[in-house]
Amino acid sequence: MALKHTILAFLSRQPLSGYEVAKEFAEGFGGCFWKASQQQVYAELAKLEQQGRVTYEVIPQPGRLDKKIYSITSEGQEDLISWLTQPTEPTAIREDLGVIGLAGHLVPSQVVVLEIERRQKLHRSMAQHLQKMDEHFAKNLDSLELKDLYMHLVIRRAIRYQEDWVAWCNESLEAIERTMNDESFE
Amino acid sequence: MALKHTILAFLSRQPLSGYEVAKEFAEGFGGCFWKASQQQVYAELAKLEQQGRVTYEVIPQPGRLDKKIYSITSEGQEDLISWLTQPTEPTAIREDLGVIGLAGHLVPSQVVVLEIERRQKLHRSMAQHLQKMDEHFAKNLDSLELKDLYMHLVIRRAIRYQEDWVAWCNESLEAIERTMNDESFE
DNA sequence: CTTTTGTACTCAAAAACTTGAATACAAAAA
DNA sequence: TTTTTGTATTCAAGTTTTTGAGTACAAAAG
Repeated sequence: MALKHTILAFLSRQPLSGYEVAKEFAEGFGGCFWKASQQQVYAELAKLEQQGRVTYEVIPQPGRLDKKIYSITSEGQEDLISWLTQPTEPTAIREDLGVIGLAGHLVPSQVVVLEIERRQKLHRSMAQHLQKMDEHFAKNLDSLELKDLYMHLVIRRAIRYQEDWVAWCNESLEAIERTMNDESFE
Repeated sequence: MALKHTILAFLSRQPLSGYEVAKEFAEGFGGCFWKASQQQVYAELAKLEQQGRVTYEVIPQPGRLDKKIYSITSEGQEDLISWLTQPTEPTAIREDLGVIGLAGHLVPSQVVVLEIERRQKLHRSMAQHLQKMDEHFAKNLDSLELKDLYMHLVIRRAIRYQEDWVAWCNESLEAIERTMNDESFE
C-alpha cells in the first residue's frame, strides 16, 4: 500500500505533526488525490516509528496538549527511494457514478441527469480550488526549484482530473438529452 | 461500498455466472473502472444470495463443474434503485504516480522521466483498447437504446480518463525536461 | 502427449480502510 | 457566555480488500 509511502513523502519535504499530516490528507493533497482519515494517519505514523522509518520530537505547548513532530529517518528515506524507483501500476477509477451508467436504465433519465449536473458543479468547484492552490507555482514556473515543480505537476494532475469530469458531464448530459428528445418525437 | 451494487448492476443487465461477473471486473469494466478479484466476487455473490438480492440456477454441464447462473431478484432491483437514487461522492484518485510527485526530488529526474514515459505508453494502449470496446456503440449513436447509451457513456468516461493521463504525461515530461535543460546551462 | 490456457469455484489469513467514540484544551463567534 | 471551530491524539470494532493457495476438469497449443 502507498499510504505509508505517501506519509514518508510528506515528511521528506518537511517535518510535520500527526495532525498536520492528517490535514494534508483531508484537504490539500487528499482533497482530491489521496484521502486518509486521522486515525489511519496516526496508526500509520506509530507503525512507521516502530520500524524506525520516522522519529518524533515531543514539543510541549504552553497550555495545550503536547505535539509530536515527526521527521523521516535515513532508513525511511531509503525505503521511500526504493519504492519510488519501482514501476507504478495504474489504479482503477472506482467511481460510483460509473456504476450508475451500468444500471441507469432502471431509473428515469431525469434522476441520472440531475445527479450528473450535481456532480458537474462539484467538480467545477474542486477544479477552481485546485487552481488557487496552483497559482503560486504556476506564476513562477520558470524559476521553480525541482521540489516545487513536482508539486505543481501533482496539482496539475488533479486539476486535469476534475476538469475532465466536468467535460464528461457535459458530453453525457447532451447525449442523454438528445436521446430523450428523440424518443418523445417518435 | 459499491462492489455489491456494481454486481447487482451487472446482473440487472443480464444473468451471469460468478465466473462471468468476475471476468467483467478483471477485463471489460474492471479493466480500468472497477477492479475486483474472483474471490471478492464469489464472496459477494454468496452474501447477496443470502440476503435474497440474487438467486441462482445450477446449470449442470456435461463433463464439467456445475455452473451457477445468478439473476437479480425484485428485492435486489429495489435495493439497486434506491442506491442509484442517492447522491454519489467523488472518489479520490489514489494514484502512486501522484506520490512520486511529492517526493520526486529524492531521485534523479531521469527516474521520474522514465516512469512517466512507461505509464504514458500504458495509458495510450488502454485508451485504444477502450476505443475498440466502444466502436460498436459509437457507430450507432443515434439509434442506441438507453441501456447501450449508458454503457457508451461509461466507456467514454474511461477513455477520457486514459487520454487525460496521456496528455498529463506529455505536459509533465516537457516541464521536467525544460527544467533539466535550464539547470544544465546555469 | 504434455503443457498451457480457460472455465468454475472455495478457503483462509493478513493488510487496509471506515465508522464511531472519547479526551483535552484554546480561541473565536454567536 | 455558551457554542462552535480548531488543534492534538488515542482506542476499538467492524467491514473491505488484498494476497496466496488449492481443487477440478476440458480444450487447444506446442
